Amino acid sequence: MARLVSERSDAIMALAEVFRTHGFEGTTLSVITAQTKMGKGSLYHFFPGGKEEMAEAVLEEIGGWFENRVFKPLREDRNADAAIAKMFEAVDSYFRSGHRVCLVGAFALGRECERFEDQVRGYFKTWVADLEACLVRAGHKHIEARDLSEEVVGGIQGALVLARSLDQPAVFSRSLSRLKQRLEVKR
Amino acid sequence: MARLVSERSDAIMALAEVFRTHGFEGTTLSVITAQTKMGKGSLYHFFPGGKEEMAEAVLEEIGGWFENRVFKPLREDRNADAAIAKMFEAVDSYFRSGHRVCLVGAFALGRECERFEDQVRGYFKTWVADLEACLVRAGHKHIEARDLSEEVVGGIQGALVLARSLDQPAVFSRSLSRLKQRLEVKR
DNA sequence: CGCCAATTGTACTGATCAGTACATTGTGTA
DNA sequence: TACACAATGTACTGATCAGTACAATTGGCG
Repeated sequence: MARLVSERSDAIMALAEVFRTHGFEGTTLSVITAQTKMGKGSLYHFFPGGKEEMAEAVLEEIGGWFENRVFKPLREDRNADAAIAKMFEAVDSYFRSGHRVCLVGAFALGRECERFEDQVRGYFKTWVADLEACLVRAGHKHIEARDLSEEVVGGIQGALVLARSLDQPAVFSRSLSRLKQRLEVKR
Repeated sequence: MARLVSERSDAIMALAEVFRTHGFEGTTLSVITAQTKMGKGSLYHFFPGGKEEMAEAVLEEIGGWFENRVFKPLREDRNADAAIAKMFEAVDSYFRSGHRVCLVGAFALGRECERFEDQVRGYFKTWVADLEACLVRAGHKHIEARDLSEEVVGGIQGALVLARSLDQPAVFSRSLSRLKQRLEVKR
């Protein structure tokens, strides 16, 4: 049944929003059923492993999205500048210009960082490495490229923290353009 | 009794470590009693308001530490450069060169941001504002100072996320020196 | 229609949660 | 020593937790 796949992936999108809002520990089964309108029956049918499997599926979904929209372009695009521009666009749209928070970043700060170590570490490791390689292709020196990629990936995460805490999404947008500019200027 | 105050403040230090490790939702009473060696009797004696009051006390303690060691110097030190140097030193020592995470930042990304809105927002708002004012005193233009202060405070938070997720404290140290240098160069 | 498997609602389970009550212990002071 | 009160351990409470079992329902296909 094709329907199964599509409904499960719908569920993952809804679950992602719940986890983003409540964190892993804060996401109780009753919160999930309330917010996704899915009963326990459906949830455990699609995710027999329970909450843990749900979170894993969500992280996988997020990883896949970034792989397609950010990491792969950074690795494969002929035009490095275009790939970087694409990255900033994708990031801005994914985080809704600062209205949305990064689940992987939130997991990184908590105990979830151990439970989902591979996925959390993989996400950031890939991002930094692919951006670094792209910057090298764009003409940066290696050490400079490493520093810049850490600065940008970290800068994005920090901007999300700041924008959320101050309730000023504009802080995120400003940071993003600053980081963008930084990659252009430094060369 | 003077002893009361001192024991309560000891408890706050221990609690801070627990909340940093497990997050707010993940910090159950049983985790607290296990990690702090304090029984429920003591905990509810010092914090009749329960977990919420404990977290508030911890946030207050953190806020006080940063007020004394970071914010006040930024506001009051005659020598702006010295105040900024002091800030970086304090930050590096507080976050144990990237081995420790920022509880306020973690709260900012989760639902705790609403529950402890005042303390979380106050922390970041004060930090950015005081750093900005200090940068103006150091000779920066106003808009430039605002951008730089957001960049630095956000950059620190992002560096913590990155360092933690990659399990590479060195990432934090590198970021810190980069940010430090940035405040010197730009002028 | 009628069958079968996918899907879902619901009523359970035992464990654990935050918080309370209260008796017991420790300690400074008179 | 004796008293008063701070500090603490322990045994409860009802609520909620994740997860299970299973019967009822659905929807596609012959």
